[in-house]
Amino acid sequence: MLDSGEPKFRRRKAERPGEIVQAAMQVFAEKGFAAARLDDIARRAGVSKGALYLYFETKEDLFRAVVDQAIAPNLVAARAMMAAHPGPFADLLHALAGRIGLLVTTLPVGGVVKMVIGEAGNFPELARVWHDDLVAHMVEGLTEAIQKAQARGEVKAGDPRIYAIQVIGPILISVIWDQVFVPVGARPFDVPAVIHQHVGTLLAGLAPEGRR
Amino acid sequence: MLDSGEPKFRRRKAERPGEIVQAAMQVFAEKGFAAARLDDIARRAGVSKGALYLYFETKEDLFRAVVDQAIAPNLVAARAMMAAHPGPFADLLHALAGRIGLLVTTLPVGGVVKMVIGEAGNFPELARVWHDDLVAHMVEGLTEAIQKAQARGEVKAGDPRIYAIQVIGPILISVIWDQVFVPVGARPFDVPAVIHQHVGTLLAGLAPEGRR
Amino acid sequence: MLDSGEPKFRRRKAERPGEIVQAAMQVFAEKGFAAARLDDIARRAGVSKGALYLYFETKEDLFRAVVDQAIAPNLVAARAMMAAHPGPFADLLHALAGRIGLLVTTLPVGGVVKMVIGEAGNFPELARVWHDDLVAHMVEGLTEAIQKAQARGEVKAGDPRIYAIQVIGPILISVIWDQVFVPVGARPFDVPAVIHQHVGTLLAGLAPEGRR
Amino acid sequence: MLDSGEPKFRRRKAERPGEIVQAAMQVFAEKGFAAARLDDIARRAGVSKGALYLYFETKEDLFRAVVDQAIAPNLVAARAMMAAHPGPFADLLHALAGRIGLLVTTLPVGGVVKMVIGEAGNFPELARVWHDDLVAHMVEGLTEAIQKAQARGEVKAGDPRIYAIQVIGPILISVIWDQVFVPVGARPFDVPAVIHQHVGTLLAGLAPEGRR
DNA sequence: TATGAATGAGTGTTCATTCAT
DNA sequence: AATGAATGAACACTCATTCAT
Repeated sequence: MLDSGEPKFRRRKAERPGEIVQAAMQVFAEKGFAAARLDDIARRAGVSKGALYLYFETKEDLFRAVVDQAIAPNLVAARAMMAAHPGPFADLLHALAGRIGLLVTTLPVGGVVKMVIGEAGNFPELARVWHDDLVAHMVEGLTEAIQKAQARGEVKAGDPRIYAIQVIGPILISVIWDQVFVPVGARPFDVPAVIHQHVGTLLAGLAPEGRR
Repeated sequence: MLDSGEPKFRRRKAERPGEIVQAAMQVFAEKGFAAARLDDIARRAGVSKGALYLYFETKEDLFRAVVDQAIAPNLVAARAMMAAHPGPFADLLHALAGRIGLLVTTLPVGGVVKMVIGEAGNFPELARVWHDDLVAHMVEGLTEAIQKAQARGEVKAGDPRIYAIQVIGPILISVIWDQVFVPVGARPFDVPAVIHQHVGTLLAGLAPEGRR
Repeated sequence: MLDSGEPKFRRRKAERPGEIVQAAMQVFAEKGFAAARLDDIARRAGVSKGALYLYFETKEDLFRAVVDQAIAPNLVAARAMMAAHPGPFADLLHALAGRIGLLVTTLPVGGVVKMVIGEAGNFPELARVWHDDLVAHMVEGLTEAIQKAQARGEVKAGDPRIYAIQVIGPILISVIWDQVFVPVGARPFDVPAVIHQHVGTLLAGLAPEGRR
Repeated sequence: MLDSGEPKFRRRKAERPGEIVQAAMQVFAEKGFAAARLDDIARRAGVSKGALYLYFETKEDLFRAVVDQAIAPNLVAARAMMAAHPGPFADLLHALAGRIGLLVTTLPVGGVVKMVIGEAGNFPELARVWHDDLVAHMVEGLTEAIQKAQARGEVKAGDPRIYAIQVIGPILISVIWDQVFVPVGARPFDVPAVIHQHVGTLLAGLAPEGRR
């Protein structure tokens, strides 16, 4: 057979792992770890099933890579958030909210969150990585910022760690909602709108008695 | 062989389905649907694998039974919540918070929530049942209550559905947190405490400008 | 609960085995041994599955009983046929044909034949019983009758055993045809008509040259 | 462990399906569909059980493939037989008999016939395929040939379809006999001899009165 | 005697993983 | 580096058989 006209873009090997992880992220986010098929991942990555094993030892290894990669870009946000923010707490919250809004609308946060929640039981180390490398940083950073704001008299008394989760909770839940219930007909939440209204409400609720 | 006194068979037709669903709930909550082994469920229920099939047609059928059963008791709470609550919104929120707190500390809500989130993609009908029979009721009931409170001037302007999710979000997230991150060493959230502080904050934040 | 009006004809235990064998014959004839379900047999016999084991040790045992019972009534015919028949061969063949025709239209011969053919490989003893107790008798009896007829000059030269199978073949095949192909739309054979025409043809074909 | 020199894998994509169908034909013919074990088939084909699923979707699918393949070569014979045969009927019958004799001694017709008869009840579609694609053609072709012979005055009056089955019956039965009863000690039939004697007898029997 | 809930070995099927090419 | 045919262990599910009632 003569050469078919098909242009053979021989992809540089360097790009392969990333493409595979991308494909795997999609499938894992859709199905969870156990229900994900390596066949699907390979097909979506445009490689053979055997090729996966050139880059990853096992399915679990690939899963780990996905989780790690999903953390990486978020780490930047976490770090940025934790950067000591001197200004008034309201400014921090607005800035933070904007950043999270951007994150959530840009990356497939929903799928990954779903995956982490669903597979935490089967992969404790995974939950650990997520917690230690990402979530704990964000919660602690926020907690500390709230503590400082309390010290400055900008936020009323109360457990700052609980305040932190009050900040994050509705946003995460609306993201999860869109993942879980919208596909079966529920009305979606406009996550940026949720963030906006939530920040407004919270700031009012967190203000000390006399300061409003 | 001496008589061990342990009969090989026990006839418990009436109790068996419940026991099996209980065991299945635990395993599904821990592992998710795909990773759950019928062997595990059977062992935990104290029956043989074959016995499962006397009561449930397939693994999926058993899964559905678990989800349905997990909804049932919550439905009462949902209905009760939606019962038109005339009094001031603050009272409703406190009552509701108490009820949810009770629920969360009594039943294995966390595991089930984890399961629903993790398997929504693979079992859309399941997500639908949860949404239609439970979640929608609660969110809508709460939304309407908030609307009425707004009409009465007790809650400031804003999207009442978003307010509703602001109410629920932190509570759910703290429950999920305890499921996902506590097993790997994270500090747990005291859910009742979260609820208490959250209600206080929210009520302050939701109050109209002049009314505080 | 009061006594329901249902008349409880407590069947005498003596009748049970027969009823079970009847039911089993139907199911085995339909499905073959391996594909037959004891559940089906029990249901069709109107007893519980456990009850089968009061009368038969195993499924195979029950199968054997079916085969034996299917042989029993046929044995009479076989014996009768073999009774030395003095008269002209044509008379024997007509008498025999009539008897076979009666048999075939009265008993579920088709199903049983199907069963024996289909399960011969899995149950050699079965094939043996059928052969030794029934088929061999009939074939040999017929063969001998033909030999005698040859000696009397009524049947031309040739292997009498082959002549025997020439007699039986078309009849059996038409019975099998009705079992196998009629259910999927084939035009049935009128077995008595087949027998009648076949006997006529054969007698003509078997006659020695000069005697026609 | 020393190197045994036997490679664990053999890549034989092209040959495999045929080898598997061959092995499956043997096992199905021996055991019937339900009693056949995929393990046996795989072992006999020299592959792993999983490999079967590279080529066939289910056990049933494999069964169908076996039946189809068993039809294929016979179809040629069927077609050939139906080719309008002008000459005297005796010639047709002799030619046909020779062809069938060849068929029967070359291919495992017996096993397949046994299988089709035994599983017809469980696989109606299968019986249909056999009937529509093979058996009906042969019976009809033969029936028509007999009709023409009757029109030419070579065959006496009578139902030609019954004559057709009279032709086929003894041959088939002797083949089945060799499958079913010979393994348990019965004296086999020499199928070609059966065919030869049968054709002779039949031609004599079918001849019109005056023509002999 | 009779039941039918319960068992557990066995079967078809799937899929992560390996390896000859 | 890449393929994909092949493997084999594991799992859902079935069903003949047992046994407490």
